[in-house]
Amino acid sequence: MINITLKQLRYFEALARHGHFGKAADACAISQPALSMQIKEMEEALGASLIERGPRQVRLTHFGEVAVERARDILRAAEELGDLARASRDRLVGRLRIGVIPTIAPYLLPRVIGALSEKHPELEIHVRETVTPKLIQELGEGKLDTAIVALPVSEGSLAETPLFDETFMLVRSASEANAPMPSADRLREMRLLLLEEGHCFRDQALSFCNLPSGPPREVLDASSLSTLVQMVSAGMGVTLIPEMAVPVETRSASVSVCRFEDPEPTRTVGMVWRKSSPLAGQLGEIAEIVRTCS
Amino acid sequence: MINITLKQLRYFEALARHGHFGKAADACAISQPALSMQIKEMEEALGASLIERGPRQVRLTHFGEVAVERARDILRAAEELGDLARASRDRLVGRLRIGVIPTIAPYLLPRVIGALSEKHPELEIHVRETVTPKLIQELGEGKLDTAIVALPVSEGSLAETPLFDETFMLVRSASEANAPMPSADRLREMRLLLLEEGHCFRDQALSFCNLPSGPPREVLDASSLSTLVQMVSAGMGVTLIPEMAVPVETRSASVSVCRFEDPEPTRTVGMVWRKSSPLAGQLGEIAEIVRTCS
DNA sequence: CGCTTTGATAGTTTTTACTTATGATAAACA
DNA sequence: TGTTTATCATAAGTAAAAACTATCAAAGCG
Repeated sequence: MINITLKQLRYFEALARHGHFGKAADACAISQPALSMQIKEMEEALGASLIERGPRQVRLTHFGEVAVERARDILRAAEELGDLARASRDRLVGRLRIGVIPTIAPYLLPRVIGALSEKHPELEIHVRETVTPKLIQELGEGKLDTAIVALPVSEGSLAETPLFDETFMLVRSASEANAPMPSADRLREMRLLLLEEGHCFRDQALSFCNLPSGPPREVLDASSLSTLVQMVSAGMGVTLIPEMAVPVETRSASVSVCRFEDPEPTRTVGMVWRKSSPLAGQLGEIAEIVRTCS
Repeated sequence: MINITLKQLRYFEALARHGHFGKAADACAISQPALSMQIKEMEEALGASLIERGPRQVRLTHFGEVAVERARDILRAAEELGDLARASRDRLVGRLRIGVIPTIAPYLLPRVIGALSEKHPELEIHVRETVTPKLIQELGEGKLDTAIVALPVSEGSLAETPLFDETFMLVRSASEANAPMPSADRLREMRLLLLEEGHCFRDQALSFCNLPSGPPREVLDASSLSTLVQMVSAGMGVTLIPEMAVPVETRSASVSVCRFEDPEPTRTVGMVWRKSSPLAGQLGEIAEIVRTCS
């Protein structure tokens, strides 16, 4: 293994450029003997002479000429590494892998991605949409940088910050539009359509109705809010959806949407990331961007 | 200017490869704390974190992943510089710029170049053919690595080694083939054809005849031995040529060649180079090759 | 809970790199 | 031809960097 140093390459490059030990040493802000010695050590390390020490002149050997080009390449590459580092700390650069739960993704992401890529044009955004436990796991494995989920997550290794609260709305068939608002308790007796097992939103809805979560009940479980609304529209029952989903999901369905009375059911949506993540600082900024567009 | 070291790059690369401080340190044959510290210093120098120090695991940051590739590039380039150095010292590599005087070049070079490129196939040979003073000047300016000229040169800064002695032969018209050999003194009264001013061989011939060198005499001056012989063949006079030139130059000319009586006129041909040349060692070897094929 | 693994920290020693002072040599000059 | 000047090498001492050993702290695991 060759044992030269970048410092030696720098000195050598300066020497090649100035053709003069003293001037090169000045340029490197060191004394002339220091430069002489480093050059000599470099020659020893390489086992070949770089310069021809003629009286009154410093001339590169043939190998020296080849070497100085190589040296410049290497120094340039090192500088570029520095540039890269600077770029990576000044702004978010490269890849941001963000996970989002399915009951938020379709409604929030379009705006978030727009805002993010406007602010950080060089940021390459990868989105993963799946249920909270999977997101948390992938976060832990380093496959994701951050995730947007319902809080709390309560993982010691993860940091979390709230983004916004969202209310759950009741969706029932259009014919019931003017019926009185059922209480949480009355909901239990209605045919409540829910998302399939695994979605946190299912548990949150059940919890609001004081129903135990767990094995599927006698109702049909859907895999998306969109499906749920279509099922309601077909008169199969009622359901809850987050407020944010209302504009998108009820646009083309003959359903009525109404707000619960106080206390309204809500959940807090937030962002989580590994406390140890080096992006920690910048993720706070990203959370802020998400907040402003939600 | 970025202030990292190749050592740090090596350590970092090992860390990235092993994903483990202890193992990486072993691989680098240093202690674990030493590696930890160098990595930390590298991160400080770059102003960006390279690894995410999670408990129980070492994971590269996004920047770290980019950086390790860069690091590998840089390390590879440094190794290549070492390879290059090794190649350049084990054998003659690259360019050998050799100067030869015109009265030797055509007769010696074919064999020398053949032998040289057989022994050092990667050697790129450049030949410069001109008169001694020009060769010496270009040698001093570093435009040539070595030159083959008539000794002595007596330049303090140049090393010289004899290659061989060569005898001068008399060339006269074929009709004089059986005439008695003229003495050096008699030559003065004959029509002696010579090379033009500047060729050392001209001076050597004049010196043999005890004639002053200097301004052209009433004779025609030729620019090559070949021309001289053709002039002799045309009956314009006599001339001297080096023994080595005889086979080539008299093959297709109706002239007679004869050897002088003792003391025969001779000159010593040798090789010269800058004492300070880093090729000095190898030039001795080259001189040896030239000797064996002359 | 203790035990083990793993990386960070502290204190010390060794090595490396730099500085100033001086020497040597050849070119430049008178 | 001696003297000066320019230029790089060498030497000796000092400052800085990098290494080691020992120890600590935190996290995973039985």
